[in-house]
Amino acid sequence: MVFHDDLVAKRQQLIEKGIDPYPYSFTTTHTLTQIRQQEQALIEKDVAVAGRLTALRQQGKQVFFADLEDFDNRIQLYLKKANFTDAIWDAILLLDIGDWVGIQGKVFKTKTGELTIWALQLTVLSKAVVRVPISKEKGEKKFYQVSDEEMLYRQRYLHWITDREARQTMVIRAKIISAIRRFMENREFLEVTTPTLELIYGGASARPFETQVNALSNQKAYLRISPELPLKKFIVGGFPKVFTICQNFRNEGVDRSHNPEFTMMEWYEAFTDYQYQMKQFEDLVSTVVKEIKGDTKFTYQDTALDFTPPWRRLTILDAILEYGKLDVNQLSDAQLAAKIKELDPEFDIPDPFSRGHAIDFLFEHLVEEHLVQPTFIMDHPLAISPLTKKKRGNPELVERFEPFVMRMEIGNAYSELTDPVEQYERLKAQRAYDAHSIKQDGVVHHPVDIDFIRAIGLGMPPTGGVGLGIDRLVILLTNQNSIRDVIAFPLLRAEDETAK
RNA sequence: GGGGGCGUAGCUCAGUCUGGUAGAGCAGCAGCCUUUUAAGCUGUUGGCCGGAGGUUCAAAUCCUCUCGCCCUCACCA
Repeated sequence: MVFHDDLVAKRQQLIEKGIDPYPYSFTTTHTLTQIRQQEQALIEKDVAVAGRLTALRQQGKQVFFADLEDFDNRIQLYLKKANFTDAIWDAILLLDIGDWVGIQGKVFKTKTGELTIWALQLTVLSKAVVRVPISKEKGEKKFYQVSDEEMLYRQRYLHWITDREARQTMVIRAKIISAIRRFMENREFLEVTTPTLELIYGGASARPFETQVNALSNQKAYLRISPELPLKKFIVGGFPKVFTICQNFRNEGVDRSHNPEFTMMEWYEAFTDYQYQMKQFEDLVSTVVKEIKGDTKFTYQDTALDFTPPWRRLTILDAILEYGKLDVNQLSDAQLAAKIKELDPEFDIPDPFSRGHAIDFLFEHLVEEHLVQPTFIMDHPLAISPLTKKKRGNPELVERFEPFVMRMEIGNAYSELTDPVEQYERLKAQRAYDAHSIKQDGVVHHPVDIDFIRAIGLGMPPTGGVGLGIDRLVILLTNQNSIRDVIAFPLLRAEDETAK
């Protein structure tokens, strides 16, 4: 059992002494941060505070010093037997690190100058029956801090209890999302909700999670891999500026920058193209960075990043030329295939050969690792971008950009394809290319969504559409290593309880 | 899926190379200490050493399999 016998026994003893270890409410007058901020005014004043005990230092039979921690601060308590009834003092003797208590008392300073609350009343707010592994700390140094990463991910609540910084990561995450909303609302975008459960998935190239709807004769359904197609239906329906912040689900690899479920923001704006949106993207992100960091420059893990607009703009072909020293336009299909084999002998080159996919391959292998500062990679090959308008003046490319920071793709955007006839052909072409992957894993990656084709058939105005990976932005702004650090409850393999 | 690392008490770790039957600090428990703050001092309870099998007189330690986590490569066109 996960409970600790001695703690369960203490809970029972509290109950037997007439003390409710799990009461209904407690009224506080201040947070601990407020007490520190208003220190001068509060000395010798009565306050009521609540928090979790993080240290207990008994001093003889009559006195305890304790540390109390609330959401973002910690303060010392002074507990003296003479101030309490025997029943409460008995309860105090049954307290452990990790228990929640409410304190009414006076603010004072000890002779060593430590701001302290002299407790005159103590209310047990919650008796923990699982031992809480709170670390000790001296200044910045921490001792015995939980370091088992598996435990910190599986039991995130434990991570938050034991590490104020882990709590702060969630606060910053919330502030980022809030700043994004504010920016979009200031520009008169309408926040809309799109379905998580869909009968046809689309808008990205990814394998979906499958489920079924019992009430609809076990109709097969999928979890959204992207909100793109429903958002475009909003545009068709006459909403000129829409955005959504939602979970996407992709049944693919899990690693430091991929969780099966992740948070995406997408927006669509009628009458604009990708050039307009590139500017809007750097405006949005630099505004958010400035709001969170106080500046458009900050350091991520020893790397100084500068988000000040304008960001570098580089076409995908120029990027391959610059970092890979390859001029794709001067190379034949055979030469490209040879180059791919050279970079990855295992790679299964599709037949028929696709220059578009070859360019994508070369970009990933030669360029991505160099994209540290915020950079827009633009003008991708048509073959890998079925939802995008052809580039004006070059029908083999499309009007698309992907912003990169710290080698991570943090977004994706297009001049959206609005010609319904061409859209239908392009989706069918993509599906034909998928025959290649169907052979490999038996999954049809891209069913053609006829409803979507019909929607844009009703007339879709020119539209710029943009996606932004929220989790990856949070990784950068919270200086974390992994997407697991910024997703509250990342997906892990089921624990085998019988093995424990 | 490949390669590497890790898994020992509630927590942090030692012990593994060179098998000899499990240790420390903190927490807990019993005391001492009426302003301490990683409080201190004395004593003390905790562990089927992730799981299963094997080798051996003897396995935390060596071997095989297996579960989980981390890193990395691949996959994710």
